[in-house]
Amino acid sequence: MAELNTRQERVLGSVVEEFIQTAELVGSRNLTRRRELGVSPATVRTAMADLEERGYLDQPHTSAGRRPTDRGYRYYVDHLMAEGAVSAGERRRLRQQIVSGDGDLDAVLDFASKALSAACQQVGIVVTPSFQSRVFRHIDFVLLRPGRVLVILVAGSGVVDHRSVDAPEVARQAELDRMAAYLDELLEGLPLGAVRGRILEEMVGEKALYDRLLFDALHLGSLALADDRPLGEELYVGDRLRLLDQPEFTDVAQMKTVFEAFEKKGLILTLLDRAAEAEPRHVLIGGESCVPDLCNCSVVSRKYGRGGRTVGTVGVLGPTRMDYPRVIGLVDYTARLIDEYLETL
Amino acid sequence: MAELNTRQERVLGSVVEEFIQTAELVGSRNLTRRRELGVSPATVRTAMADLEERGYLDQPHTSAGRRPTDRGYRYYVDHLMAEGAVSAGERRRLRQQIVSGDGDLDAVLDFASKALSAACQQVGIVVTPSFQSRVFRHIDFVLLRPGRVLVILVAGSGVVDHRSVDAPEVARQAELDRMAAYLDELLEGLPLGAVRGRILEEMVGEKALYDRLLFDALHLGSLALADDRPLGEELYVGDRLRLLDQPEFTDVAQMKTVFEAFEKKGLILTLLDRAAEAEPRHVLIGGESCVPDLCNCSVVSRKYGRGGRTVGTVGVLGPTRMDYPRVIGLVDYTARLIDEYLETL
DNA sequence: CCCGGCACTCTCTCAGTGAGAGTGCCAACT
DNA sequence: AGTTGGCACTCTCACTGAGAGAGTGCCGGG
Repeated sequence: MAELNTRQERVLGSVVEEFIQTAELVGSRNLTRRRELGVSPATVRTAMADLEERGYLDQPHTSAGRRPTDRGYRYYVDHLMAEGAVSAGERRRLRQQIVSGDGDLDAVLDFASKALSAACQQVGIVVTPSFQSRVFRHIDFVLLRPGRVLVILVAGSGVVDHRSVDAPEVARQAELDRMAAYLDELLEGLPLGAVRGRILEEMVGEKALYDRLLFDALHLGSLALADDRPLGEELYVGDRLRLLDQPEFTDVAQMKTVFEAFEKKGLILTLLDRAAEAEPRHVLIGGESCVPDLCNCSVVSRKYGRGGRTVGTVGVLGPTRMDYPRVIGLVDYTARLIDEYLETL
Repeated sequence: MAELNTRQERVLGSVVEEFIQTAELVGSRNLTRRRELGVSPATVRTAMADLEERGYLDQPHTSAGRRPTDRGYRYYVDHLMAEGAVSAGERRRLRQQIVSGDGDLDAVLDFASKALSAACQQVGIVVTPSFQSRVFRHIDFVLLRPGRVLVILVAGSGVVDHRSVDAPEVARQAELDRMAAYLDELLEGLPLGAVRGRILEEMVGEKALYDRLLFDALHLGSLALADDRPLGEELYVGDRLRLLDQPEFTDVAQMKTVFEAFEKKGLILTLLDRAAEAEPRHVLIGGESCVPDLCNCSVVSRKYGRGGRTVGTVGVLGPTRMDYPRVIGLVDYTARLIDEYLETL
């Protein structure tokens, strides 16, 4: 793909920005009227025709205005867009909403997702921390009834998850307490992803072979972590309803497919994970996600972490026609706020 | 309000049922064609005119068909409706979806809300247990960092909640463990609603005055329960998107107000609580809820419980034009399933 | 290479029309 | 007295055609 010349870039940029703002097809006359392009509509037309031929713009029907294609947005984001500065007032508001309260990580992430929804004014938003990458802190067993044990798992920064498992051989709470104490010591500080391996390793060790209690403890621990369902809340979705303010969602069917995509949390997770793999900050535009239901949506995401290690991803999902500079600025700033918060822990 | 005569009742019942099924205004000609009323359209017309005058039917504009008012639905539900039997297959399906898995109460309630959503084919659904009425089971303190403690609370049937509190005076995990053990013993089996009172009572007792650790434990316990935010998940909302299949929600604005109501969980809670106050099973029709945003919705709810004590409420929320006999049957059966499950604990 | 002008196309809106459904009323019938 | 068929009227809905508005492509002149 050859570069675009200066005029084409200016026209493309103008079309994208105009369309982002008005959500209406952009015509040559209107474009020259509203923006200082220094050329006549006719000239703009030829540029537009070129851009259309090369796949940066399209036209829903002959003699309608133009609108950007995914490729057009991509070019805009990669080459034309001015970094969107987040205003001081906005920063203050975000900071206040996100890190002001007494800070469970849970709460901070939840606030972050909601604050981003509000700040982006109209976009659904998602934040993911990866539980597996957290560090083991504490395990607790509670006997619900004979044979049934509730497992409570506390990870790094105070994130809690629980589930219950069958354990026919266990009958007394006191045993469970000792088991938990043993596991606490064994697993102290391990990343949760590695806990299961450690347990299996220990099970074949000699101590466990001779001590019935230890063996049961390990067995219970491995049961508790056996499930392939990811532990804990992995996804904080902000105010989905903001999406409804967007003109692209006046159509109920359209809206329904997107909301259904939200319902399948796994989908959103993979999307963000995939995005995060590549670079710290990633913009996924329209069909680039290869998810048909979300082909009219874009995702802006950025990793956050602590001491160089990535902990999770914060992002915004909205219609392809979103204000990229602004959203990118807000996502970046939010990620930084979470980074800061993590440092204080 | 005077009674309705037999003919009026038959006409009202037919109009309600026809409208529930088709979602279209019901005219006299169509009604006689589709149902065996044994009278001519003209006769039906006079009956309809009477019913309209007395507030059971209305007409969006002259020379349109009729549709039931809230009052019409109410009369139908109270006097005309045949109890809707739930088919054996449906029972089987519900039972399987709700109580088959390995049963945390959490999971059961979650499944129940989802299964009801699916069975009612189109209606959002809600289930509430009241955490405060549960029984204390176990408390656990985890030191997150000096001065900050994570409190984990386990109630009756394995429901877990957690929050973190400031506790400047505490510096070692071992202390916390002893505190938890003390509280476990003190609070064993108490209803959560009464726990706080018990703690305050104990604080003024003589033992606590002399034992610093006990005093701190009580203080921490009361902090953990001080918040007026209700502990734990109180509301399980099933598949909201089912509502979108209903013709009344093709309008985006309409839909948005209802979804916003869902967002304010407190609203739905009060609605169900209020309903549950009156009778075990309650039907709230349209404007009867006095919530403007939900004036086009009805709620069918039924209490569930254990050993005579009410534990929570299960219900279905949908458009006023819902199939009451069917929904009532399904809600009743689901409540019974939960009752049964509770007995097995 | 740029620009103004021109003919053409496509959508959107609006008014007008006719079909369809429903009503209310009235006079006749049982 | 209650029921019925007939009749005139009303209201919505779907369709149509005209006209405005916006936009395009192309062409010839600067």
